[in-house]
Amino acid sequence: MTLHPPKLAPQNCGDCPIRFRAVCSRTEPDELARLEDMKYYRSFQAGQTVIWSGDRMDFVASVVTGIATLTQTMEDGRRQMVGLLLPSDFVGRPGRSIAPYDVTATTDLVMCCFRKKPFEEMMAATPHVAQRLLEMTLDELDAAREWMLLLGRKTAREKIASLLAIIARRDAGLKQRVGAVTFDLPLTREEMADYLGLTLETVSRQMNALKRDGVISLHERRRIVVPDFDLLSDETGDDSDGGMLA
Amino acid sequence: MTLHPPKLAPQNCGDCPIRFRAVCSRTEPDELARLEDMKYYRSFQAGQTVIWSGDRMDFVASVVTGIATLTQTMEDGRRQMVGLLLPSDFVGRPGRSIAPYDVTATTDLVMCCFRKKPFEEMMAATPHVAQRLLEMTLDELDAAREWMLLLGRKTAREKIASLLAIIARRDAGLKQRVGAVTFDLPLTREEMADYLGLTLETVSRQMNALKRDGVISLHERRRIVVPDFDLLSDETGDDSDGGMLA
DNA sequence: TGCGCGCCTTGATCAGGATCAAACGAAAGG
DNA sequence: CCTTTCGTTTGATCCTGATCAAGGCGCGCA
Repeated sequence: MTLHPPKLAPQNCGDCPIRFRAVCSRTEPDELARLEDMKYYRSFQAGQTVIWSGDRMDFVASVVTGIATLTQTMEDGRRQMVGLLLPSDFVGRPGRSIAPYDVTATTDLVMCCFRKKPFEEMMAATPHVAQRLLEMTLDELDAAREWMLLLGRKTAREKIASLLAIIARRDAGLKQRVGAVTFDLPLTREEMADYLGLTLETVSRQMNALKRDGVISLHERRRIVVPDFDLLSDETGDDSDGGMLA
Repeated sequence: MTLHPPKLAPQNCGDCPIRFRAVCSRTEPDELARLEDMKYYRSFQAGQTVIWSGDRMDFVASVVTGIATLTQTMEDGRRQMVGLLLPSDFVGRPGRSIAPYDVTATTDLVMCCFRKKPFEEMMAATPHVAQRLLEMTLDELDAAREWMLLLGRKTAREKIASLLAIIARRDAGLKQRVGAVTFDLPLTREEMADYLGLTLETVSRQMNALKRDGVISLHERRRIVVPDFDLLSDETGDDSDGGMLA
């Protein structure tokens, strides 16, 4: 693997891409200034490990760009991904110093870091960071519970369809064009398998089955076309109405 | 089923059994007084549904005594339990009015409730409730992720052993007597199955397999004896050191 | 005493996904 | 250009846990 010099991404918070979704999004100007003062960036290449489970972790961070994963590994090597970190997602837990999961960059990754101690002091002193963090943590808890249903009760085909639907919905994002959607899959078959509690062979077979059945098409490697999003949704096993949460 | 009149459990916070673990545990005397003023108790019998998924939910609550479950159900009836609520655990989410899961009492249950609106105002005004809630939510997120590993990667036998170990550890509680532990199983085979992503038949078979192998013994219905806790731990598939989190 | 009903156990069979094994295509590197 | 490597596909077979089907046990109740 060729080693580029890690590209730093220094910038001021004013034009940060995650300014309005991350843990800092509720801050007043003076609070933001204080965070801006203590922040520093770290970059990782695709494939690099950010933190090993069990390691001391003296910082917390937000994902600025790129994708990272949280995985747990059993002694005999069985692996389960327990979280997918997208831009604006938060890593680390105030009040804990040992990382409970491996954090790995699956694409090139830039993180906005804060040393834990000053960050905790800031949380204690001003409410807006803690409020936003609570909100984000509750969202993550909902996502984790949705994933428990997937892992415990869905078939392999439903699992794949659910994952594709989630990525498609996020990636297609605001261009809410119903009907056709195109996106790039940021995960290898093995990573998908680790996320879905399957083997990579089963992932491959079910992907091709969905392709055969016209639910998706994949000509270029990794680029996925969903001709009809509703068709994909029907395969997820979820409520048709998408389970609106107010 | 004979219908007792629901037994209320009014009491003052001073001698509440969950005073030092629940969402109120960090409050100053004046904050506690305010909570005390707005709290009310609700009781449910074993088997009763507390809230249906999709229902409007205009309160939040702490479990005072008893056990409740959070479950998700798919249209075709497949069910997955996504949380087990023990005394001091919190139900409901500030800022959301629709329940995303079914909440069911598995034993007789007493909950300490707050109407959502005043509770939210209190959270905005004083930091201690929100701080504690964040801490509890982060713990729940960790538990949910540990459960994802169980659901995605563990064998049926490991799943059963893990569940028994968790209940034993909590139920044996502070009497940290290493070696033999005895406790009552608060769940039916079907509820265990819903929690573990198995069928009730598989749960039954694996329980009896563990019994045959001397890991547990169960003479009286529901009462479980673990002669050697380490033996049970070995069956969970987890790290032997119990994965200490600082 | 007998009946009905939850809850649990046990047996027979099935099937979805895991496992083992081989090979392919594309990109990287010498 | 050839080789290696990584991600992926595909095939053959196996096995764990699901499914289908009875039957047992304890208990409340008429």
